[in-house]
Amino acid sequence: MEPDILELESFLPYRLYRLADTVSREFSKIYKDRHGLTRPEWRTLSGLGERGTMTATELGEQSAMHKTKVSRAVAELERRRWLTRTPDENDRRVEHLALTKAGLAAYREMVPLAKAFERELLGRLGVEERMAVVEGVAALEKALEEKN
Amino acid sequence: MEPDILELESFLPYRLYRLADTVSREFSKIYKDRHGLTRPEWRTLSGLGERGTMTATELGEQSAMHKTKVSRAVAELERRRWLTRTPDENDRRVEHLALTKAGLAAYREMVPLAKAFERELLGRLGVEERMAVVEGVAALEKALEEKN
DNA sequence: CCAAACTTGTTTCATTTGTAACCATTGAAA
DNA sequence: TTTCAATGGTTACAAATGAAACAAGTTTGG
Repeated sequence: MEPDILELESFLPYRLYRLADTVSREFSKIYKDRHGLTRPEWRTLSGLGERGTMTATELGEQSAMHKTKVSRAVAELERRRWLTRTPDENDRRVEHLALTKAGLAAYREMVPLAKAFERELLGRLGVEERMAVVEGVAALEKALEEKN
Repeated sequence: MEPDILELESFLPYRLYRLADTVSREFSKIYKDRHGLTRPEWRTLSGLGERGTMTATELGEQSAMHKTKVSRAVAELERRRWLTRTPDENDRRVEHLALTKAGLAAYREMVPLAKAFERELLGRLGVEERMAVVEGVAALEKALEEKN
């Protein structure tokens, strides 16, 4: 291997990105085909389904989305009547977001599909490999938190 | 853990995406600050630097980019006079792309920075962790190729 | 108190992206 | 041949994104 050449195919940032892109594209079919959701919308649905109630800021933190993405996803889900906003009593800048019945129903429908997707993906791996994936991802996450 | 709840923070597609996004964002500073390149432009530069000469289609395959991204990236690098197109003798639809002196210079400047970035990132991990990352990424790549 | 600084969330604007239509050319079939 | 499908690459259009400005509200420090 020449010292002044970069092998893109082996370069970790590229490989990670391609991996995530492929997986994400594949998975997005599920919520796109099913309900025409975008990724931010799916994450918002998922976050609220999991936690019950959150503010937009909390949502952004939990699901690693920029606040403009959150804002737009929330607006769209509200338009669909999948979530409602409740003004905070003490701080009138803040709104508490929660899923409606319809939103919850969509969430409940999605959860098994998401889990099945993940299971199927990991199911293609051997035990060792699966462990490596889990460990490797966790290690990188830790390394990135620490740095920043 | 409730059976009908999805923990986004542990969901592999989400974790992968966030990981790749963070790493890619961090790395992109290097080529963005340095030369104002976009990711497709960087990949094009990198691909041609590595292989010497490629067609647009080959570039797309090597660097996992949609052909419109390739087309636009190539156009921009050409505008900068970082690459040239040479029509194929036998097939007039095809153009062979290659870096100019200036393009090669930029590439040569970027390579050590890219390598240093990767080294630094992996350097934050222990030996075991590093192995898990490499193994895990490879395993997922294999699993995804096979499927599709 | 009150002004300045900060926070929450939205909007505007420019850029990036993806899909689909497209043009030109080639290859294959009739 | 002539026609028709396939391929390489570009372009047009709509949607998604990010940065920065913004409005409204809250906190802090004098």
